[in-house]
Amino acid sequence: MDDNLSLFGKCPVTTAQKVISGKWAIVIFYNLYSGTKRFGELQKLIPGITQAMLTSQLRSLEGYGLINRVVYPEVPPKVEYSLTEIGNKFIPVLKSLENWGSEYISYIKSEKK
Amino acid sequence: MDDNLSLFGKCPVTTAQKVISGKWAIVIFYNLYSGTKRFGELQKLIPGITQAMLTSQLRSLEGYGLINRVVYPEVPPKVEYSLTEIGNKFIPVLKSLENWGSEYISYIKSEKK
DNA sequence: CGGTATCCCCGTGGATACTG
DNA sequence: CAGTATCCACGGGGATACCG
Repeated sequence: MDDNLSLFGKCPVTTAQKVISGKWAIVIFYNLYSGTKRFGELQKLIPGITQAMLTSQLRSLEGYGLINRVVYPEVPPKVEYSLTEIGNKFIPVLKSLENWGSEYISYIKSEKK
Repeated sequence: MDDNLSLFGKCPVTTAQKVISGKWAIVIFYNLYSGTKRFGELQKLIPGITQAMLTSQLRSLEGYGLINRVVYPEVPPKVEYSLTEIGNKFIPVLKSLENWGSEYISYIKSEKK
């Protein structure tokens, strides 16, 4: 959150790695890819995450400029999250990761036979 | 190292994330991409890493089946590391990470102006 | 509903010293 | 040269409880 500045001048790959290094960052991305979601929706979509963790991870991604957080001044409160433009550009990376992951899993299975 | 098994049946993206989650895994990949390297060479190429860390990260990647470790029975010892086939297939992911990282860095710079 | 505020565990990463 | 063997600090991650 305060190391946004320390990212500058660093290797692009290292920068990218930092962003996705959070345990839940990628899962959040995946769920936000299909469209805008409310806090409660995300929590239901991501089993095992606590409120505190979801909040902090969302704040972190927001700090990186990857997601939008929109608060509707209503009672009860309503907050919506969505990917920013640069956030959307991360999707190809996710696809790439997914492709390799699939290849790797089938490779491992064939190895241990 | 012993969670190779726990990877099976998991989401491909999660699997991929685990592999690159080590602090030095990606750097090692980068340096091995350009060809086979000896232990000492890697250590020189990766400033800031200790012998102990380099050893354990290499062992981890070897355990995942991503790199080859070849020991030459000589005195003094000589050990060479290289990417395996499935290891080489990871390169596109690295490229993808790099592309996005570059986009992100220039985006941030234009933002904070 | 969508958060803070605390407290704490434990695993990753690292410093250092020794060895075949 | 290429490792082990110890020991330890730190912070990410999580459980729980309370709030506007």
